[in-house]
Amino acid sequence: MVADTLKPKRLHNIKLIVENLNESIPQLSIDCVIFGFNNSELKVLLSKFSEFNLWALQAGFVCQSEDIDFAAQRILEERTGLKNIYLQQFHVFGKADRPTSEFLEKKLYGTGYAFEDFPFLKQRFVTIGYFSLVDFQKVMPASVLMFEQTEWFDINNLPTIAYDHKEIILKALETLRTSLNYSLVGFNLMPETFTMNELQKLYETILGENLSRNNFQRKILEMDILERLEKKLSGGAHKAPYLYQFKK
Amino acid sequence: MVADTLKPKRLHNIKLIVENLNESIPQLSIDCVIFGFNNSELKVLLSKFSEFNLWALQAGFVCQSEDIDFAAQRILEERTGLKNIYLQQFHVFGKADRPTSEFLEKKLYGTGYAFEDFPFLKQRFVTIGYFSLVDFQKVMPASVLMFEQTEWFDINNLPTIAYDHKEIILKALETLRTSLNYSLVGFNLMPETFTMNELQKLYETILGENLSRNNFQRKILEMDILERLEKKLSGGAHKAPYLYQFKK
DNA sequence: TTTATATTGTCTCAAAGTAAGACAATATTA
DNA sequence: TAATATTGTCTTACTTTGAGACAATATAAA
Repeated sequence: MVADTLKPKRLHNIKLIVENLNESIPQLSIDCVIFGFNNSELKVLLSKFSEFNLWALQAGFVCQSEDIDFAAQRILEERTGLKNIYLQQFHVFGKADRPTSEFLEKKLYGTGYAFEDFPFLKQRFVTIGYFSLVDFQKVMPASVLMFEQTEWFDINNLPTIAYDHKEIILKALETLRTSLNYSLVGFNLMPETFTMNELQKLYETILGENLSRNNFQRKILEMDILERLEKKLSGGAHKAPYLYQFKK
Repeated sequence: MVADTLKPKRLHNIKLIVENLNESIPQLSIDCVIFGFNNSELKVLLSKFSEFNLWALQAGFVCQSEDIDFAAQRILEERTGLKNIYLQQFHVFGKADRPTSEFLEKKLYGTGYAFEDFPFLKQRFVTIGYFSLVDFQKVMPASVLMFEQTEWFDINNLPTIAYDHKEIILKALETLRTSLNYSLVGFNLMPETFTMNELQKLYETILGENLSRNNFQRKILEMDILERLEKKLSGGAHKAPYLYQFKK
């Protein structure tokens, strides 16, 4: 099997990775945990390696002349198509025995490149974890680079996860929980308009506990971050709830 | 001027740095903000470069086969002589225009090494910020590596700071403030025994505000983290206060 | 058309927690 | 022996939180 028997796209993708690595800071990567909220479920955006049934976070490298925060923004834009997404650094993962990029070895077979040409791929990477809050409805998962599939997964029902990415997801969730900022989380994860009940479900999902309806409403309204809209949403066999939006 | 006209210690130190860098992850460093508390002041442990009137954080690199957390512990032990210190990763600083290690260029002059031999020193480093809480009384600042002086400085009265280390110190302080854990901070920063007033002053210094005496006492005692000792401290022209220690 | 049902908006009241003042106790100094 | 500064603790008012109650109402069922 030689290079030109491969799907052109696959070869192109691998070239991109390798070139990208060559101009990047060695042994340093960025992993993004992208959160979305839909159907009362907190979701994470994962991608599947073509030949393996393993799902991984959206990842990338830091170019030599690039701020790390900018690198994270760039990676997110590549994966979601969205600009100016809320993004927050939350932890660095740097155990000496972190899994290496050996899966790339298989990917390189028959491309004209050899794994040995890129000894840095065998080395341990230190990775900076970022998490991001996006409006689920605005993200159209796209196939990028060497991934064949990109999908949203319920945080409580994850597939088999590659590397140590499960640990990274759990740490991101823990950070989201313990440093919960009502305004920030709601503003970024909810659609433009929503009912009080939908908002409550978001916080219940993140916190992992039930909140009482009346007290939640009182507390969130006292914060003075919401605007009540005149139009109401009907559809259920009950009094129609008001729609709200975050103040701008 | 040739190598053997230099102070042997200085040459030895530079060799250590260079060897250390050669077996480390390139372009990645660790900076430790070491906090202590004494005389009602929150202090930071800084070191001065021999030829410059610039003070810097305790810094080091990550060896290829070393966990990043372990590297931070090792650096702390080298600087304070203390083991098992409380240590917490708080932020990664990775702007593309971070100041480089050009000061080392001057240090290398006449040692037999040339700056050009170590091109990675000219590159931008991404640094992982850790902060640490230590018992001021147990730390004996020592001269290590290329530093001539290591000293404690009041956080409100810092000297001229090297690189972007001022920004790193401020971010560490902000993290300490916003994620204040009463038990952790007190246990690590206070001496073995202390009065309620001394403890209150610690939290007032960190929070940057005055707290009311009676309510602070009630709140901290309700946490059930302190043990009141029978022996009292006298010395002032007033009722002698109880001594306390943290429960183990 | 009428009745039932589920959910919403809002009120109330008790319980828990917090802020601020008051005052007696006491180790030293004058 | 009296004055002073600070401590230990109590009290009272105020704020926040927890939990239940009930009328209002959009649809579904009868």
